[in-house]
Amino acid sequence: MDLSSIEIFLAVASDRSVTKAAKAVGRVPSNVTTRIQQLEEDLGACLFSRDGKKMTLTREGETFLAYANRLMALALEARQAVRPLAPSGTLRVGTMESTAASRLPAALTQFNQMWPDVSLHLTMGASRDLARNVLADVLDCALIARPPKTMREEDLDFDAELEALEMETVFVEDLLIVLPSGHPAIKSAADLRVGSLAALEPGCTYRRIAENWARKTSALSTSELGSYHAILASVATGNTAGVMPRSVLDLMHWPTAVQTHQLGPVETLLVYRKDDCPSAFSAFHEVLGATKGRDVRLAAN
Amino acid sequence: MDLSSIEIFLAVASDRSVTKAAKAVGRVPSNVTTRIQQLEEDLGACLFSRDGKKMTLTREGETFLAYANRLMALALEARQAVRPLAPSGTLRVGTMESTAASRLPAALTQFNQMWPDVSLHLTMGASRDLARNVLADVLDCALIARPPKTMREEDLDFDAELEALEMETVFVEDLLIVLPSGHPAIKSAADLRVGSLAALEPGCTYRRIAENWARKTSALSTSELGSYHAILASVATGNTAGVMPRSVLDLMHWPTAVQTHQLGPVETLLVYRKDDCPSAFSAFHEVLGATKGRDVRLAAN
DNA sequence: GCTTTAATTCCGGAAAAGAGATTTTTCATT
DNA sequence: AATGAAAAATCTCTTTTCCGGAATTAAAGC
Repeated sequence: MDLSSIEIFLAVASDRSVTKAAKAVGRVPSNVTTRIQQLEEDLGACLFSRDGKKMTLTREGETFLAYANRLMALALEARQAVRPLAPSGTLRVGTMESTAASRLPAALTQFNQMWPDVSLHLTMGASRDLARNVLADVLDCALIARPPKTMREEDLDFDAELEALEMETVFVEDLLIVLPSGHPAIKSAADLRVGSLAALEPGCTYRRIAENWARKTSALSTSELGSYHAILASVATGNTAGVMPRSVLDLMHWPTAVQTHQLGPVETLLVYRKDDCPSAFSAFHEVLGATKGRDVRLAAN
Repeated sequence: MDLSSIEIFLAVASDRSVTKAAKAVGRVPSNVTTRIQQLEEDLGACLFSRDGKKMTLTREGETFLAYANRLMALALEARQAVRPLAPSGTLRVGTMESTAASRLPAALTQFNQMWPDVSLHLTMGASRDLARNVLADVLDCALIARPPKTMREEDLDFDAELEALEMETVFVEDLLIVLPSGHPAIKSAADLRVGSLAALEPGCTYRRIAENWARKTSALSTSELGSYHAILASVATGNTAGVMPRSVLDLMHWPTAVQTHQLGPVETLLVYRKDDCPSAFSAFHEVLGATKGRDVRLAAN
């Protein structure tokens, strides 16, 4: 039983999918399958029940999940406790709205508890702007969405900027189109019966992915809103379709089960300059890595 | 950072020696050195200070030790929590006096907390008798001393009995001759200025090792005593030399620093029948493995 | 029923772990 | 000091394990 197995287990448990989990932990699905099987054999218990293509935790899996979280937290604490030079000073972190809402709360709480001497400056923004600010040393690091390959080829500037930075996948989001209640299911943008798309600012990668998807088959306008709450409210009026990751939608326990359409997985990257790596950043990096895949689920409980 | 590294770390920390630790965890010294170095590199901190041939924990090493113990305990608990069939019934465990005194308390406490439904029958005895009782199904398992190779060759019966059992090294004891205060240092039994050796019953492996050592150069009688406390008391009178492992001596915070002579390392084996493996035994086995190398030190704190 | 998607199985290459031999350092003894 | 024994570190070689890709199987959606 090593901690990487537990990381993999947590990813599968939270995504209920080996494919997604594999992306989240930067491995290949077959490897995830194998490691889970090894873990189950080692423990002598069945952690997941494979009904169909869903991976649901068994009774034992649920109890192990609690321990897995505690083990990861304890290992993280141990790691931080022996850190030779205690981080201090200021750390300037850029993040997308969505990540700040769904993924960061737990990590930030833990980080703040552990290193109260670091003053953490959080800046929200669109992925493009954030990446530029990291390059320009306005930010120390940022959490941004990686555009899919086809979009990167259309926007070589952004791609070049990313290449100049160190990057690492930390989350994988399911990007959704959220439809008004009562709207029929859709296969493509042509089936949309709304007047516009509701999204954040123009530099937002999610917005651009959605616009790319929409313009193939229809000519929708985009209405720009300031927050995901505003987007959902706008969807509720019945005449717009919202764009947001599933993790954000999950947070906003919306009264009725909403109709959604998947645009596919989008990776969230942690980017930082190749040269500099202050102590506070290493600590943040570590906390982020250890808490990933735990936040949304914990909040849901 | 995987749990096997932590197990190795705990062994080195408690033995303050990579050679001893290597034996305790069933590995080769070069491997232990490497794993410790890897762990230090991974944590980015120096865990041990190598002053000469001693491995002493650094400040960071001490703090990591606390976490290492908690991690092992938590991992053990996780393992037990998902055990499909909760152990119950009776488990008959045989043990040497010395092991019962120095190594078992922590393991038994933990086991009892975890599985209050198992009634644990503890039998003390000499290694030979214990091994026979396991073979005869009077005991489910036993902790016994493995005689050194030369002695095994003189006692083929015992050796054959051991071969018929499953066995596993769980501890490594430093076997000592304890001398009365004021006795000069000795190189061999010829230098002894006492009338007799104080030891336990004839079937005791430690006693036989000491007698073997003594008879090479001198003709000492053995006085048989019922407990290690009695042996130490007898040594205190000035006319006997006691035989006991260092871990036992450490427990009995003896007023004055006593003079000792090393007879060398002796492995403690957990033996059990090859065929049968009841649930309660697996649980005991697991607890024993996870708590090893932690007890004496914890008691000393 | 066919297509798509996801999980698993199988296999070859790569990386890491373990064991033994060798070297270096240290401690004890002369 | 010089010598010898013992222990840790280093090095090299072998073995094992791990990882990624291709093929396979099974389930869900149309």
